[in-house]
Amino acid sequence: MGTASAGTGAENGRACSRRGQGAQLRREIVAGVQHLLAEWGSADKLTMRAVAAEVGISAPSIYLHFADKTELVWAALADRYDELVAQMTAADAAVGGDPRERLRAQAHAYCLFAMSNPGHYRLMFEVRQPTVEPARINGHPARHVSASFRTALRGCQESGYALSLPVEQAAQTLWAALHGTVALHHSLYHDESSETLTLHLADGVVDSLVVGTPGPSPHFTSAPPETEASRRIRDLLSPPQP
Amino acid sequence: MGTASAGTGAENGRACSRRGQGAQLRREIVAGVQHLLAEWGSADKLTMRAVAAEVGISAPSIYLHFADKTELVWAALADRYDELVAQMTAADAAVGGDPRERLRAQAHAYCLFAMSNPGHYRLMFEVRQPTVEPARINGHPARHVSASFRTALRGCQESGYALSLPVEQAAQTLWAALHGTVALHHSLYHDESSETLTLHLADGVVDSLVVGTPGPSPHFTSAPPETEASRRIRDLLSPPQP
DNA sequence: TGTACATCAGTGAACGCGCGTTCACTGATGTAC
DNA sequence: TGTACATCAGTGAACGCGCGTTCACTGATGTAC
Repeated sequence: MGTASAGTGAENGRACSRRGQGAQLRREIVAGVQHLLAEWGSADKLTMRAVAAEVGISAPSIYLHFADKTELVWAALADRYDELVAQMTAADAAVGGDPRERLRAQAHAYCLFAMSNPGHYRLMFEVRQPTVEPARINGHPARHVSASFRTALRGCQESGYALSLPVEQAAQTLWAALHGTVALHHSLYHDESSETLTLHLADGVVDSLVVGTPGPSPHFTSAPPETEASRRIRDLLSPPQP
Repeated sequence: MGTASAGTGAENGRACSRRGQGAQLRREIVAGVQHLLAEWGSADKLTMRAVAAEVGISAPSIYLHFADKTELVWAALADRYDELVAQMTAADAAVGGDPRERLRAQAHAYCLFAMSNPGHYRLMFEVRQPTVEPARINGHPARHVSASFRTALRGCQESGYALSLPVEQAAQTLWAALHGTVALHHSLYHDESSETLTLHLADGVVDSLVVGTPGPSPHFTSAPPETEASRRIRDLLSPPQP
């Protein structure tokens, strides 16, 4: 640390906010993260300095509102889960009528969200161990997504469609398959046509799970054993608790 | 750079190899990468210094054998694709008989490879744009994997099983779904039981694609339009050229 | 109504770390004469 | 058989960079008396 010449207050960047208005900048910082993720489609270059530059403040200012980078990212992600579920619900309602078509609409909405927001999606679902603590996995908001699929699958059953798997397994398989489909899309350079191809694959998943006539009995009928890790997975895949 | 006190030859590390034996160290370096990937299950901490420490040499020595880090990683990955296909083929042969059971064995082998070698698997299939140049995507060895699935699916057809999707689409869906299943496994802490759950999900994918009786016609029958990006995806998914 | 003072909301500089890579060097090995 | 020399296969030190985060600081705002 030098002898003098320290900070000069809000000399270059934004002017200091009014007394109780610190929360305003907090919102702007979160919006900055959203914007960078949307623009870059990746979290690779999402640094504290980049966020600060995007918002037009200095990097240390972020720490006035967030304890560390993890907390900042989590704040930016939190409402995206709700947004995804909202888009799926809206797509379902917009189609109406035939429940298989509604499930298909939900699957499309899921894929479209993932393809339109690759940066967000990867952070939301490609959970790496060091990033997400167990506490956050336990009540992971992704549960609402699988709950939406499960409900739609039940709707298909009630309308006379047959599922090629038991509904629980079908919901898990559907989600995993869509995740894989989308991951394939993310791994390659992409344009409109690869989006079409991805939706085509998603259709295939739906078509192979929901059939017009009762299918043959599935290979496994017994549930796998319940342990700590399977409970964690189930926690991610099962409906949110009341 | 200082005035003197430069290197002291092979003072601490290994002794210099004999005149024509430099290639021996090259092999040891690649083996070191393999070992670190296997031990850590991740490429996050795979640094040049870590590799050097693993092999017992200094970091600059790696550059005598590899131009840069990308080339080193690629050298370590190259033969793993063959290994994966070999394990799938072996599993298929070991089961024999019923072609759906053989396809299931291949799917299990795929998942087991991914779960046993998470570090390798992620580098092999979670292709990030900056890592893999187009030249390497074009002849991507992953094609052999999807080729193996496609052949097995054809075998099911020829034995009287019905596919719930056209064979091309079924192969792509199968791979994408297994990839998603495995990604789910990788995203969480895992133990033996989550391995069981993953294989259970893989069974579900196979069961919903290969049915005992002819299923209903799929939703889409026309192929999606062919463009640059879809060609790239197809290149990754289609059988290797003769 | 004025003034000392606490607090809030920001700042530039820098720390300490790890990374891929480059540099000038060393010492053993083999070869030409 | 001896010796000068080119080459091979390694080394420690350091460069330059970017990162998350900490530090001492500034200046405006509001408040107590």
